[in-house]
Amino acid sequence: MGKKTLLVVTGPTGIGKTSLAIRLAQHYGTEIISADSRQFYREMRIGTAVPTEDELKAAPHHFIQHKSIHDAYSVGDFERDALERLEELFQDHDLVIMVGGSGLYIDAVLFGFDTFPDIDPSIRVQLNRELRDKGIESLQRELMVSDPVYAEKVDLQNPHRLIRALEICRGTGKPYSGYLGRKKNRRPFHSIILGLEAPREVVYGRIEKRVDEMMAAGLLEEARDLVPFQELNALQTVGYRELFTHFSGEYDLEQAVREIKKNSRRYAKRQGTWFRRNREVLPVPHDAPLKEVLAIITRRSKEKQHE
RNA sequence: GGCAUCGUGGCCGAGUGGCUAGGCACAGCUCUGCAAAAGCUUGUACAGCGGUUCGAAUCCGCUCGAUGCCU
Repeated sequence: MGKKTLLVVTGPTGIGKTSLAIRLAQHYGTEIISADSRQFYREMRIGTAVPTEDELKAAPHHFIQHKSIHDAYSVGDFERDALERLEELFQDHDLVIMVGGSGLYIDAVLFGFDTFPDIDPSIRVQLNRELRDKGIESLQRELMVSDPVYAEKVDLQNPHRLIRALEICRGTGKPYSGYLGRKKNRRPFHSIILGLEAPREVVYGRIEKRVDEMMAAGLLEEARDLVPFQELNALQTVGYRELFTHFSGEYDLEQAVREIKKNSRRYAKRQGTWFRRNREVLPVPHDAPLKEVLAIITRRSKEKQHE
């Protein structure tokens, strides 16, 4: 018996990952781990295109709506939880499926991050306040002093990246870069990564259609209920933000919907950029018949056994 | 037909003689715990033709087009 296999299904938003993952799970008689950073949250359903009841029944899913938008849940937490769950699932299955479009989350499970000490969350709050009050230059200067190595290679214009590095520096008293590249986590499983692909116009067309369907399904009401929480991290999400702007009176509904579509397209484009850099991804046409997909998997699987 | 106003890159929009505004979109890209986040890069466009000038998107003329008013 060789190593276990993690079969990853990814691709841009709306391309049909959920459906393919379920068909694969049924074929292999296995279960699905969701690597979708927004489907974790139970308060959001329509706008995050959570699998339907029927879909959830068709194959067991993990990490779907298992958290509240009020919980703090990071990629690091997900990495830990997913690995733990995988270990359990591999007891009974030789192959487990992971679906999702969140590149960072998939990478976390596939390759792992370096380990960092837990940092008091108040440090980040403080850093965000300083960003607001003193501007980004202040953060840049601090990073150049506390971690000149990282300051050389980060995007100094990107406040999120600066704050992450600085919270480690402040919280540990040591440079952030000192924690990087220490050990590459070896995973006890093979991974096969399928990247669903379609011509841009097809992806954009599907997004257009899906947003209309979400609106018809009651996204507006779902978002309205979440207005009191609009500042929460989990709600910095395409489909909700634009409607919050609508509720504030800045967009009329038509504009808001147009913005949702636009931002979804831009998100899909960024997903492409992310996955293009992973050379392990096997391109799969979005409309390939299951038989063809299985053939791609089998071929890859054989190559893997020889590695 | 007459009079008036206007015509700037895919869209919006500043600029009334000289150092290629800017915003948005598109496209490309970055990424080790906020990631459906955050950030970066990229367009010499001035309706057409002719003239004035060392130099015109900016001034003059004609043509075309748009809009408004008048007969």
